[in-house]
Amino acid sequence: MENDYKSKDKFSSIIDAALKVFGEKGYYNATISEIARTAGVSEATIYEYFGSKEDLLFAIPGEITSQAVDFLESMNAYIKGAENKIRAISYGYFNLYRDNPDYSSLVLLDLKHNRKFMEAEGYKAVQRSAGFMLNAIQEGKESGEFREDIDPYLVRSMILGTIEHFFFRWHLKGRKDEIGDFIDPMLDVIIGGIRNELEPRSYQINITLPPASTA
Amino acid sequence: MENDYKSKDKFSSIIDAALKVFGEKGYYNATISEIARTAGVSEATIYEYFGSKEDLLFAIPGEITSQAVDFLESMNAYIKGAENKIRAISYGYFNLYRDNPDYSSLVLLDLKHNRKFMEAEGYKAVQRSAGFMLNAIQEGKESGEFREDIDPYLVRSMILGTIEHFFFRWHLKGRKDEIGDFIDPMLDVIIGGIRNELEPRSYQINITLPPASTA
Amino acid sequence: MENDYKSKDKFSSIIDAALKVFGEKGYYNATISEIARTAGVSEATIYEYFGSKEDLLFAIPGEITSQAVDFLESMNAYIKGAENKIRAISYGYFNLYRDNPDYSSLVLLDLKHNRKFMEAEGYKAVQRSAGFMLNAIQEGKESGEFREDIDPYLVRSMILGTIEHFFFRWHLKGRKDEIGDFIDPMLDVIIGGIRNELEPRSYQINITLPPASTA
Amino acid sequence: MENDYKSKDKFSSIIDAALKVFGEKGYYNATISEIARTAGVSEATIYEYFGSKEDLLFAIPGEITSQAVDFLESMNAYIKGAENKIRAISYGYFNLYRDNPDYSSLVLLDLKHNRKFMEAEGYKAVQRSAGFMLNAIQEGKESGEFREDIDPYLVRSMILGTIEHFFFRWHLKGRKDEIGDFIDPMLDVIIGGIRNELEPRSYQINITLPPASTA
DNA sequence: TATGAATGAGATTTCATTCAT
DNA sequence: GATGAATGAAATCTCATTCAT
Repeated sequence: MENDYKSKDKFSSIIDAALKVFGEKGYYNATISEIARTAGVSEATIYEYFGSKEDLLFAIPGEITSQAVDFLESMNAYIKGAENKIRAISYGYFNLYRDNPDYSSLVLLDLKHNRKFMEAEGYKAVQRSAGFMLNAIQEGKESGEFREDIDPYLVRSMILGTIEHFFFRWHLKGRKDEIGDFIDPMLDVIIGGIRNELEPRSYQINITLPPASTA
Repeated sequence: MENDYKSKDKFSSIIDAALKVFGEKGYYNATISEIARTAGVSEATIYEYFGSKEDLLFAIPGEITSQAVDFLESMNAYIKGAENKIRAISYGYFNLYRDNPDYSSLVLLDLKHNRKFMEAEGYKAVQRSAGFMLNAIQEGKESGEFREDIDPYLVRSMILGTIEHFFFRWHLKGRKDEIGDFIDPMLDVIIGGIRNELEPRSYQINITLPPASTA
Repeated sequence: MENDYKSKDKFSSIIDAALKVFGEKGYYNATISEIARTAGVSEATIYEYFGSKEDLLFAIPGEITSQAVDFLESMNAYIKGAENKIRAISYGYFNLYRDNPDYSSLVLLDLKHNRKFMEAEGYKAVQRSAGFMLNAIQEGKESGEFREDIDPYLVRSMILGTIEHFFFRWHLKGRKDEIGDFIDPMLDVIIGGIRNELEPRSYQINITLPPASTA
Repeated sequence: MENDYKSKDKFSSIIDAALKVFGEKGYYNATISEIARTAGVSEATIYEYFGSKEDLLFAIPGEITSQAVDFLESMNAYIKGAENKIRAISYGYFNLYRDNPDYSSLVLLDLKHNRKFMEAEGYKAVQRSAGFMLNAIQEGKESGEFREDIDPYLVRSMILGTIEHFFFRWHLKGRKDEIGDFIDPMLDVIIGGIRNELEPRSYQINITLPPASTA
């Protein structure tokens, strides 16, 4: 039990240190040596736990992403309506990226560019979360909330692309300012652009007729 | 003059080679040695023209981007209407990225992640093009095409983020398939979401009133 | 007693595993880790029994060689004639090397090149067996089977050198084919080259003289 | 021309240094660092000339062996008689090994154990020289100098095995004493063992009959 | 201007070995 | 006695960069 704890601890220390160092310097400018120093272990110990520098990189998102995705999944059941689900998932990404800046830096600046990552285990969690988003959009089409002619993949790409773009800039500018909440206005635009207007529209028109003129 | 020409030639060879090699392998996995081989010059010659590997990287987008942006600018004057301008600029990006895959790989996968690039000369062209987009959106607000309450920065980020997202995936998947034209549907959604519906709509409704009853 | 037995067992497992791994990969390419895995013990346990990797290497031939040499010694008493003894000892080497390929690989490719091995315990058995060979040759000189002028050290070196050379090649070629029996033809040549031809020949000639003529 | 000289010089320095260091410490205990120091170049320079430590190892015998084999070949034409050729080639090996102890250490203790070396370029020279020996033995069979029933491969293995055995021991014992000339006595034994005795023998028998006794 | 040649400075990775439990 | 866990110490190899010619 103690051993288990200790192991967990060291494993986690390394992951945490790697997240920090990779997040700050980027994969290529980070060194195992610095990660080891940050984790308080020897370089050799890192290789006891991870086969290579790349393995270590790929091992990071597994836990964090999985946790976040699990949460999203559990939440998903309680939310009614495609639009609400999309908002929830979007905020899931937003909060995850904002509250774990090293993580988002890592994912956006290093992992996403790595072809091999797409074959790695940790990528599955990313895919799962992307799947939720797709399902929500699809659900909206089926329920009639969204127009029939929209492409769910396009919409998802727009949402994710926008989120990534904002965090991208945030990281490049040194994460100095708090990142503003762009999620709601973004979704207002996108959902406004895909909402099925036929029915609702009739309800929203108020016409005040001018008094009939009498001759 | 001959020297100038010759120099220009060598300079261009290096830039071209660097674009190709960086684009294919990424900045960190590219070597000066391979660039030199590709350019048909010696490694030392590269250092005659560029101070460092990073300088070489930053020097690449300058020409290509500038050219593209110049074209956009010249075109801009002939296009009427914010929406049309946005479409034109978006297609400018799209075509540039699609027709120059090494360039887009470089920009999206390497340059965009480099803080120092934001201080480099080549970044200015990128900024100029982004400025056009912003102006067009702003113009749409002023003309009443777009709603008053929308944030032009948000809209621009959505457009650019979506474009980048698509090309991102294209590169990661090995540029195998042709990249589909997502620009029109994307703008349909976004512009649909920001269009000022008040005025136009009133023109499209035809109401036939029942004859007024007289009492 | 149980402990002793258990210990003996573990000791042997390690020796066996080391013989296998060293024999297959060579000393330098073998790792303690693989030996431990093969032996079914932990790496640390190996260090309970042997002080270092080199100690382990040197410990291996002791038992095998000793056994083989004991057998040779016991047999030696029953064989009459230098030539027969030489043949018997040569076949002893041949069978030992052929039937224990990992052992012969180890001895020929690793141990024989190690200066320190000459100071190690296991080397003594090797020396003992080489001593038998020398004695047999010497015996042949003394008995008049072999010429007076031959150098027993030379002859021994020729026999051992040839045997080693053949097994060497066998190992380098991957032990694919069965190793042919070169011992008899080799000894035919060598013994043919050192046999004392003077006396024996006179015994073997039968001359039938013509009847003596009387004057 | 100067460049050529300089290059040749550096290339040779490295080969020489590698020969020395590998010869003294063995391949695995030698370090690139020490070879670089010995050669008076940087470690990186070694990698400019040779792709890897193993490449460097394999590059060594090429020159030395080739030279020696060329000499043997040119000499071969002038020597008459199989026996003389065998003696000449054997002395070729002997002198080469004795006069270049680092080289013979390298060949006998490192290269000969390396399976990959058998596929390397430098191995060809070794094979060529072994071919000469085989041819000479074959020639002796055809000319009737040697018996019909002997196996040339066996004889070659005996000669080479003996030579290697002697040098082996010499190296293991620290090359302290001069290595004695064992070639002539060795060949006396071997050639004595394979020489075609039929004709000559009849000439050598002298029988002195005792005076006939009269009864 | 152009470059062949050289290298400084590190980075990743491996493994024999140790030691607390 | 047995071992899981940790690491010190190196070793090979890479590459951007420099400089004499």
